[in-house]
Amino acid sequence: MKPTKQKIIAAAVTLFNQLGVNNITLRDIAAETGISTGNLAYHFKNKDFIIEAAFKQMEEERDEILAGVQQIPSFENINRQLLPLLEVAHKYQFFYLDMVHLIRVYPGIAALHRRYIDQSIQYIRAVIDYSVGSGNMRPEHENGHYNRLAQTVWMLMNFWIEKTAIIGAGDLQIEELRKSIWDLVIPHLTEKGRHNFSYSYASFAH
Amino acid sequence: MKPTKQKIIAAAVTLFNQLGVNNITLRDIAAETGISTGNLAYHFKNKDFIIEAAFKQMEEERDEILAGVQQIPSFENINRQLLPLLEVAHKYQFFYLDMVHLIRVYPGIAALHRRYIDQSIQYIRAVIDYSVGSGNMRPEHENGHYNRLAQTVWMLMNFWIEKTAIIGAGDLQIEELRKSIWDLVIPHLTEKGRHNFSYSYASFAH
DNA sequence: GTCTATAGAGTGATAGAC
DNA sequence: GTCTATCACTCTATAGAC
Repeated sequence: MKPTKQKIIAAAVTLFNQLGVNNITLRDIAAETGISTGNLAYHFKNKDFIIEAAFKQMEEERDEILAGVQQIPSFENINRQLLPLLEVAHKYQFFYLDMVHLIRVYPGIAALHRRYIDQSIQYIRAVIDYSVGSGNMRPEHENGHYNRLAQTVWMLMNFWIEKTAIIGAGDLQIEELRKSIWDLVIPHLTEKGRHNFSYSYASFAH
Repeated sequence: MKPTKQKIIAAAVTLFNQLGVNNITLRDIAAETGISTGNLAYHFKNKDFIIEAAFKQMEEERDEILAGVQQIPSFENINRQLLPLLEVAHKYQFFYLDMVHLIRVYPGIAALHRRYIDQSIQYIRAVIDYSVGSGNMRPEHENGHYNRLAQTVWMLMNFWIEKTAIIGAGDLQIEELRKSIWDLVIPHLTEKGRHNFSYSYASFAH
């Protein structure tokens, strides 16, 4: 990608994160990039295209993390991925803070969002299924229970950034998030799972 | 309150819910109310004041529900309150969908929001403590565990409307929410609690 | 209390020179 | 690729008549 285009995206992401997509104008982005509005328009016809480019950049960074470990959806791996994934989410936090607005105003983004969400929930569900298969988690005791569990874990991860913004927390409190997620999983571990869990727990803490 | 003022609030809430606070202008609200923008300005100097009035109205409706039952924070009561509380939240859903934006742009609303959130989490925590005291829930096995549980339950309730909006669900899927919350609580019930739980579960379903 | 009319500040987007 | 200049539009807020 052209370097100016790259700079524009970086400037836009910075400003969007600070004040929200809604409160940033094309002039703001141009000024932050250090170019004129006319030049900005040359590279991106619309605000939409800037947002879309940022979204695709975020997806690439996320996919890199997911590909970086063995593609086994184990506890160990998801535990290892949680921190870098959340860091990427935080780097592009306006997507999480302004998601509803983006869906309302930019229909092109909505489709990308939903695909992303589906992938995330399915991945969490795969981790659960793998853990059941490897004898670390008990089989679900009720139909639909583990689908709800996967969705609840996803909600914690997806809305965590928004939660910290709303309550006015200074930092991301990632350790709190990790504990909250484990709290949901622990009750459904087998004896073996509880043993392996203490390993994962410790390995992540360092 | 003056009837015109009341009508303005109702019109504003309707429009805010449909398109978001950001995408609704004072002109829109005046048109929906059936008055001129000048007249609107006579009743509410700013958009801020309209939002604030709507927020206080929502709080009143919520307090009415919370006062409507015996002020015992038992499972039975919170189970009974869940549906009407969510209906109020849905009636003023823009507060939940645009919360981050409102906090960013209207500092006066932010303080009200945070007080509301604190109250909610503390209330959920009180339900847990009451359930422990009455022998329905086990004492927490780890310091901070039930604080996290209370926060997770709050997150489910607070972000549920936003979740349904983001995934594009047609309805509120309240039954799913109720099940998801119970999933979090069930593992920490005592024998007695599990017995009482089946009663609560059934009583709510009808 | 309600209206019309308009000031004054922004906004996205484009035309055309270099 | 980059710039300046500007159009066409929308917004909030206010002034002043009824």
